Amino acid sequence: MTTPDTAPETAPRRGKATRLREYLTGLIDGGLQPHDRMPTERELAEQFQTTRLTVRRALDQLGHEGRLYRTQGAGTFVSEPRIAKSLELTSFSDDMRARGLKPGSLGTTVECIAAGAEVGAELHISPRDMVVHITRTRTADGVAMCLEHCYMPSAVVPGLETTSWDGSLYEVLSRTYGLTPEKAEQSIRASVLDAADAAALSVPEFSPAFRVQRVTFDARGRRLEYALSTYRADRYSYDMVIYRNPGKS
Amino acid sequence: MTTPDTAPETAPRRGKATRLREYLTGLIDGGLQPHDRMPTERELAEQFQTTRLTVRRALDQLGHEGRLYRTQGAGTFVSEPRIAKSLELTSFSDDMRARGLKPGSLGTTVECIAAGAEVGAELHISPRDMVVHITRTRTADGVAMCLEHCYMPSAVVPGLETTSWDGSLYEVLSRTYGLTPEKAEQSIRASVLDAADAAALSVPEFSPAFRVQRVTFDARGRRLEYALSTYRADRYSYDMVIYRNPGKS
DNA sequence: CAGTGGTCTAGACCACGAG
DNA sequence: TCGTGGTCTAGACCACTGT
Repeated sequence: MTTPDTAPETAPRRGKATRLREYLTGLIDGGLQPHDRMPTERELAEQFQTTRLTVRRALDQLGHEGRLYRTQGAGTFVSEPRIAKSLELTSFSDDMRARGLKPGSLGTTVECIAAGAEVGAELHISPRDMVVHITRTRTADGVAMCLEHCYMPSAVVPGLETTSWDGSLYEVLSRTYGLTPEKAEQSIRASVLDAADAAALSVPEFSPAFRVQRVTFDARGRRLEYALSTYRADRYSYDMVIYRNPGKS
Repeated sequence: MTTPDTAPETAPRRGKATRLREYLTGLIDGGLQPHDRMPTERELAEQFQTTRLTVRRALDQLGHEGRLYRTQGAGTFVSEPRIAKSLELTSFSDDMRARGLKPGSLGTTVECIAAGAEVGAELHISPRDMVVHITRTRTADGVAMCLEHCYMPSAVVPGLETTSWDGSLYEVLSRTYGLTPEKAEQSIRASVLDAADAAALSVPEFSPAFRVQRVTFDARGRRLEYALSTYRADRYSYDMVIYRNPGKS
């Protein structure tokens, strides 16, 4: 009699806060205009048979994503959709789909090599340990957008080099290996393209570009991936919402 | 007997969560090593005569800043300090000081002009409304790092164009006008420098650069500032910690 | 002034990790 | 099994906004 209820819980989702957030995103996406008032916290708590604390957790998350803002004494309001969301960890595929573009890959190569000094240091493994090295040209609606080098410890993804997959690498990680990227440390630099990279991206030599270096971790802090990506800057920008740190020190 | 204690509360700060966070940052900065275990939530709650919920709010913030991480069933641990913190809203001055550099400005100009189409649209005012336009070359240890154009509605900062100030514009906003930037929407693009900008930054023409466009808001959602900044890319990178969005849609 | 969000209390049960 | 963090309940009072 731990979870009797009336029905077999069509989908025994995580928590009430999650369901509440999904309901609220539905409200925002469906019909509500920017600066419209959302229901009050107390109303939502009553409607969903829960407490204000739980409602606040859902609203906090949406606030962090920039979907709504709150003003003490006045209420909770829908944000302008000018900048969709704050910077978050997504796959290239999801990122492109979110922008309404069809993601793809060209010229994928997969090899198993020794990590070497740089990759080994970033992945916290020995330079002699083996890694799977994947290179791809990522495309959006068939247009080359990004050149990607990705390194993953062979010990973490055994046999990946002999697996065939289409689309998102993250989906393979999740389905085949039960690995879920949760966090990444990322460094973005501005640069210009050399002749080879420019040709691969079909833009003139010396065009501006983003160089993105990223180490991806799972929930337990294991290093899953070290990735170096080069984005053509004429088609890419980083849009984000940032907040003042309350610990102003 | 509401706050008896022993001393007159040197500074009657905001909330317990804030004091707790300050205590915890002290713990982390003072002696604790990466991956060391922090006290448990229940211990902290008892030590500080508060509840787990309050402790969790403090820990949540530090988690978001990448200072610590938590593993269910195991405990709370100090993060590796590899990347100091997530992207946050700071002034150029604070940013440079955090990197151990001495911030400064060169060739500051201040004028009062009509907003015009672009600036008016970004600040949500009429193109005919007046704005204060400030241009500066920002320096770190005397080296030019960034060219900055900043526009603020005259109605928000009356008389700013006749005020003399040194150092941080944000400090003037806070002290003279009681305005505190709380949030910003920021777009970062990669570009190359034209001859004039390159000369101002003492780098070769066509050097890579970041173009940063930013609208700053206060806690009540008022638009305070529209800023366009150009950073030399050889001296600047954006380092951040990003997380997977729990609402994976 | 009434109503809003901001903070906090004092418990409870669950899910997960490690011994 | 035990202790950890993750989630939730059912209240309370405060700070601020708008009327």
